[in-house]
Amino acid sequence: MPELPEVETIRIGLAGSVLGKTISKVTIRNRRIVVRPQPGRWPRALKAQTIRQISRRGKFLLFTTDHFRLLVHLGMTGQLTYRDKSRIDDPNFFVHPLTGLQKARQHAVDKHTHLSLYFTDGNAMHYRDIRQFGKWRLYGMEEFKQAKEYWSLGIEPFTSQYSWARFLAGLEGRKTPIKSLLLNQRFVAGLGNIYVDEALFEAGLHPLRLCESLTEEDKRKLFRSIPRVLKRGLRYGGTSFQNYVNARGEAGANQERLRVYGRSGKPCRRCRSPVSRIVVSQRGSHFCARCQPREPGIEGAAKSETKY
DNA sequence: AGTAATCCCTGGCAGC
DNA sequence: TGCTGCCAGGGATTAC
Repeated sequence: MPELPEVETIRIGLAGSVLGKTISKVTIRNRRIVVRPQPGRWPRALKAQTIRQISRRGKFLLFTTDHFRLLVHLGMTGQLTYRDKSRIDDPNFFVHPLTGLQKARQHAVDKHTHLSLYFTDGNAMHYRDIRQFGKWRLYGMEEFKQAKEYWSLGIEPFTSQYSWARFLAGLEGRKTPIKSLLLNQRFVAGLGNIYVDEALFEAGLHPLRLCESLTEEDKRKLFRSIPRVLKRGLRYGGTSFQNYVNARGEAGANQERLRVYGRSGKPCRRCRSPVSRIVVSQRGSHFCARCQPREPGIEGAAKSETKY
């Protein structure tokens, strides 16, 4: 579940290691990951290409080489790490002290390492993705103008695109629950399940509140809470709930600071009443029924077994 | 066009 | 201990 803060943390890490490096070889081990063009065309296209720029838009990473644009989406469990030949590999997988789940760190190619870029200096960048929901796309400079998955993204937080006027315009006429809209990348780019739940908590909004029911003040609170929770995630190096690691294979620390996500049954950090969990848009949704009432002004009592 | 459901995939985990 | 079935979820696709 790499979302904006995690992808940005990876981007910063990679910018410090692969920028300016020249590709000597591309190895695709799992064709499922590659959307376009056909896997067979990648090695010849990228050979001798130098990575000139690494940017991010929403949850996409965009590598610009001399003649190509490489668009990478990490999906649910994608890990993009730099492998420094002078750094000693971790012989054992790191086990997170909180969750007990396995993390990556620097290690050799394994059965989940689906794609690798090798550089002329002997170092490499590996793509590891357990659930294989990630997607890699390679475009020529002109072709990239047709990359609709990129150009259809909504407003980008932390840029001038993220304005009150455009935020309001995105909410206009929507009848869906606010959580569903926030998960839609065509509205605000880069939010995923974790930061949506956190932003809704900060704004005091129940995830099932319909967009059309939001007051001006509700919208204003939400508009402010989104960059706040994203910034906090970025400051703490991202949220490592399951598989996220940065470009060096290290876990983030934001999971310790989450207000509601993954805390169902635990006391709300604001009012101490237990955090609730329901399903909205097929996503586990965590909220405080007291701090985030379903009906404005009424203390909510959402049914935990209700499916939406 | 907007909205909702389905599917992809693996590993952790509860239950037996 | 080993098996089974459920769950996690981003987004493309499909259905309505």
